[in-house]
Amino acid sequence: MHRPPVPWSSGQVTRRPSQARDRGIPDATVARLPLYLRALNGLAERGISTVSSEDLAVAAGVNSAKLRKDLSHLGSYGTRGVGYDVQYLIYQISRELGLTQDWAVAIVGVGNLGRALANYGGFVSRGFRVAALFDADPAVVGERLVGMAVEHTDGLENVIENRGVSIVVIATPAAAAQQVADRVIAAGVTSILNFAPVVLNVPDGVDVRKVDLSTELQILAFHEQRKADRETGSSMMAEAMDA
Amino acid sequence: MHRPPVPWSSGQVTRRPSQARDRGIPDATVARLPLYLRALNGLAERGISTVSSEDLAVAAGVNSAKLRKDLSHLGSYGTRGVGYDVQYLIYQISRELGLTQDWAVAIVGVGNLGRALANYGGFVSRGFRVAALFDADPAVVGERLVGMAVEHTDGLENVIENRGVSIVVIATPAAAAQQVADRVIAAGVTSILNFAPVVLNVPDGVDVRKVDLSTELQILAFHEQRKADRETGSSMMAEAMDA
DNA sequence: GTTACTTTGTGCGTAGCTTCACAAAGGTAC
DNA sequence: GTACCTTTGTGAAGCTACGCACAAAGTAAC
Repeated sequence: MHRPPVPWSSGQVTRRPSQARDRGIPDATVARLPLYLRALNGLAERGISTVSSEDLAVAAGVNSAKLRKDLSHLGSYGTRGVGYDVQYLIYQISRELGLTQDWAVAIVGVGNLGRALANYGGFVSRGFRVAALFDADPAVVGERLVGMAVEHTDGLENVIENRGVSIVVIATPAAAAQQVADRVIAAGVTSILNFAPVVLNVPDGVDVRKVDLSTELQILAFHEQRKADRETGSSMMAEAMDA
Repeated sequence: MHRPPVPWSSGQVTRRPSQARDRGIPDATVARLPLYLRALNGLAERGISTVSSEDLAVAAGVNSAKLRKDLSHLGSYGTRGVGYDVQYLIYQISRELGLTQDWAVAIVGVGNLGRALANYGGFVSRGFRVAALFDADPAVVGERLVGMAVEHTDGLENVIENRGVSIVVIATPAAAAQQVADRVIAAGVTSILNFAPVVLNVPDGVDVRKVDLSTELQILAFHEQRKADRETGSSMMAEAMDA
């Protein structure tokens, strides 16, 4: 079953509705830019220097008209009759996404998930740098991970300020997530990636994106059930027609 | 900054566009049902037996009109002047999502992320059961995790069939993901939750949802950059007006 | 039974996203 | 320079989703 990417499904951003979009680039487009960037990097690795919207769209798994409209929001970077220069487009999308500068990321909660995140290579690859690891458990504090000692959450505010952390990843148990969010926001952080299964309450001006495993599974279960229902339904109809 | 949940951001589902929706329930609604379910469970734990759309909407972080419209797609389960019965609504949403039956889930790839997923309690809580763990690395095969031995991916097809696995979680490196997807689909699986940073190519009838850490970070970086730009812009304007 | 109050369910206007289809623009060959 | 080919960028139409605002429907009090 193929469906167009659905922007608000699992990774969600909340925003004051009045403030419609960012620099005129629709949210739906922004959400797809990372996808294009990854596809372009794949092409670049294979030594391809130019790509048509059609080919890039296939690589990214989207409709080519949508791709062209998305890219047109960044500017007119294609050449008619030819396509897009891969390297140039990589640069333009990176710049638009803010990946030409380094973002210091802190991970709060070094359980199984926090460890996985810290070790995730592609995550630190370009544009992002793990600048701090925090945990509330004294047994974990001091442990070294990706060349960095886990620090106690007591020092959260200080470290965030001193190391210029601008994005915080919350990988704590659900019960601790809101408190962590409150503290990092008070320390000046305005971008949070939340893995804890809770709805975070944050003031205007703070972006929260949520990644939620059980939500994803439940959505899959819904569709799976529907497929099963449909089959049962069809066979019942077949039987009815037999009778 | 608050914005309405954006369906296609990170957790994405692809579907054949022609087949518009499932049983008349819009995708956007389906994506929010797990959210409502979690909020309702929280209320139930606190002993609350009845809730108004307004209160539930606050708990779930959505607009109350949207909540009512979402619930109206399931049926007329509220009582005017009173609200919704918490337990009854939990049951109805669970049923709609297919959580009244148990789904056997297999996790492929027992690296850091796979371990985190296997250990994630809420994940297995209701409706889902980890039925198998696979890895291609002989050093990992045989290791016990959540009371279950990691098996070699050689046995993928057999195990999936024998244990009735219907949902597969792919937590392998990017390079292996497509191959794993091909094999489990050939074995009859039609629901995949993909954590590998690649666009999976799947036939019609197969649902893929994607969770992508770097995509989420990049979207946050975009907004973070915009906030920074805006501040610079304002101060520049202030200076210009001073001059 | 009647009145007043509360809360659901939904019609409707609006906004945003997607897709089609094509004109405009650049490249190539001669 | 001209004719032809390819591919972009976008106007316009259709579709989906959101949120207001209100009628319908239930409760509660007397």
